[in-house]
Amino acid sequence: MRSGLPQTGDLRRRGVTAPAITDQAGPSPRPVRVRIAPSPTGYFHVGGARTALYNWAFARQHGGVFVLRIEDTDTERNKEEWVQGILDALRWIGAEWDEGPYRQSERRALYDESVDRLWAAGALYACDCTREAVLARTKDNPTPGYDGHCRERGLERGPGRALRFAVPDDGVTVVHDLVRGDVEFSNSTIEDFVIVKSNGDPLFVLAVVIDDRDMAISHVIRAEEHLPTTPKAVLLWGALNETGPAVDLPAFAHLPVLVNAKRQKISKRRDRVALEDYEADGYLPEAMANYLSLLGWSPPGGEELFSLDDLVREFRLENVNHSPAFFDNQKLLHFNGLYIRSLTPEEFTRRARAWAAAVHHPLGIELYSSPQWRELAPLVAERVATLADVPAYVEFLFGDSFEIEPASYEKAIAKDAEAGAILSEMRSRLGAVSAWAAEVLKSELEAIAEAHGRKLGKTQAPVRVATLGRTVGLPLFESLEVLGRDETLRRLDAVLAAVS
RNA sequence: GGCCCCAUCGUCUAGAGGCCUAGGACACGACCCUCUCAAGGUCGAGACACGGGUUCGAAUCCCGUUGGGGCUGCCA
Repeated sequence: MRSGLPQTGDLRRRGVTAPAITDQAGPSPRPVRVRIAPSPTGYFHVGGARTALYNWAFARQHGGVFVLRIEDTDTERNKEEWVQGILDALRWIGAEWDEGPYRQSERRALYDESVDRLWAAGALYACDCTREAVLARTKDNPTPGYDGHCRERGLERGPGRALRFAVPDDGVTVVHDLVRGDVEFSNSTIEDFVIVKSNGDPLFVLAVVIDDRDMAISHVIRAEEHLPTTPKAVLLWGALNETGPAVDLPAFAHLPVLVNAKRQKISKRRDRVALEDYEADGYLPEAMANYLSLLGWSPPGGEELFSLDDLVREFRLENVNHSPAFFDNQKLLHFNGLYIRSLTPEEFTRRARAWAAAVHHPLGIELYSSPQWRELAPLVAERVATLADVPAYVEFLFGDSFEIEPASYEKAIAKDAEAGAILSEMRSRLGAVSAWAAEVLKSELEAIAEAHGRKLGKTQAPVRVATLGRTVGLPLFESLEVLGRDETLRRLDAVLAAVS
């Protein structure tokens, strides 16, 4: 067994200096405050989890604060159950927040107040264009998007009228990105975007900017899909600074997105990527966190297995990759197996038990406190990739539910001309054996194998299938030792009766 | 279409102009170990998208092409 797998904290260093975050964040050092801002419109997925992990690690590394903010401005699509799912997922993966959860739906007054200020300063204008009308006007336009139709119409604010931000006609807005460097956007390519819906509700762009200002967010670390809307936020931020208290713009860091096998951005409805599904499928949160952290970043020492403590110590935004990463379940599975094997027998038992209880497996959780389990646990851990695999390995211990897999029976007993003889000899030898111990059982079968001129591997197959039910599984003799003499003989007899 | 981002083995990545005959991990193949299956060990196959520059020297810097992705909503 690999020693101390998840505990190893001794990643090889490569002369990494302390992160100079103040250089990028602005002229004066400011307390690190990061946030994750999920919207409760579906399951919390692995991409969100990785973003959370990086934010969390960054905050920890700098002695900062990790804020959780629920972006529920879209009242049509939000569901309360999703909020709970987000909280559970963050706790499970180990990225626990320090502040919040705040909800944008409870901060409406703040947005309204800022909108009033922007309106009074002339930064906004009212617009009553329908989407259809805009589309009709701009369909031949080389730069589609809103055409500024209402900009000079001098419409008053009111029901049925959205509020748009008047983007400067020329100039360039640059986004300083810690991962990608400076990204420039010509203002002429940015449309006059809506910040308040015609029903008066604030939109995401507005709420995000106001909240980030209000919460003194120092670093915005989020998925790359947000990069194209960032110049809008920067522009809005500037206007807010002019009409009210000046707040430093946060530093931005846009992480590469996670993609599926078709290299499309992972989506909640298209891909099965909900964090809670992985939990239910028997993945360990520490394995998941480790694997996820490796998607888009790697530690300087190159060691792939590391703990969250290591992540906190080694993580650097500057070392985050630029290109999308495919979520490879095969590798996750491998990591999960490694982590399972690194668990102490007690801890493995605790996890396996909790998992079995959580899914209401028919085996019943009392198995996990039995002496039989204690014997077999290390042998099981060596063979499983997820905790969900555990029950199948110990099913044979349950007399009630014991049954022989047809395919295994066919292969190892029905098609083996000597199977009947081997089983019968084994039955009589085991009936007479003095001590019921794995070593003894093994030597009995070895004697039979020799008599038949067969290899032990081939000779054990019929016995295995008759007593354990399948051609594959835990080591035979250890299993029989735990099964006990009575039950072993009973099963041999049952098969013998059927063969003759 | 427009804007933006990206480009090293099948996949995740190392690579900061000479340390590269391009390293590691997953997956794959072979072998060893072995009572099955695993686990573990050894070995192997496998990549710098293409074309131009810059340079004594380019996976690394610049430009272009191609390809992929994201955004383009009164969603987030």
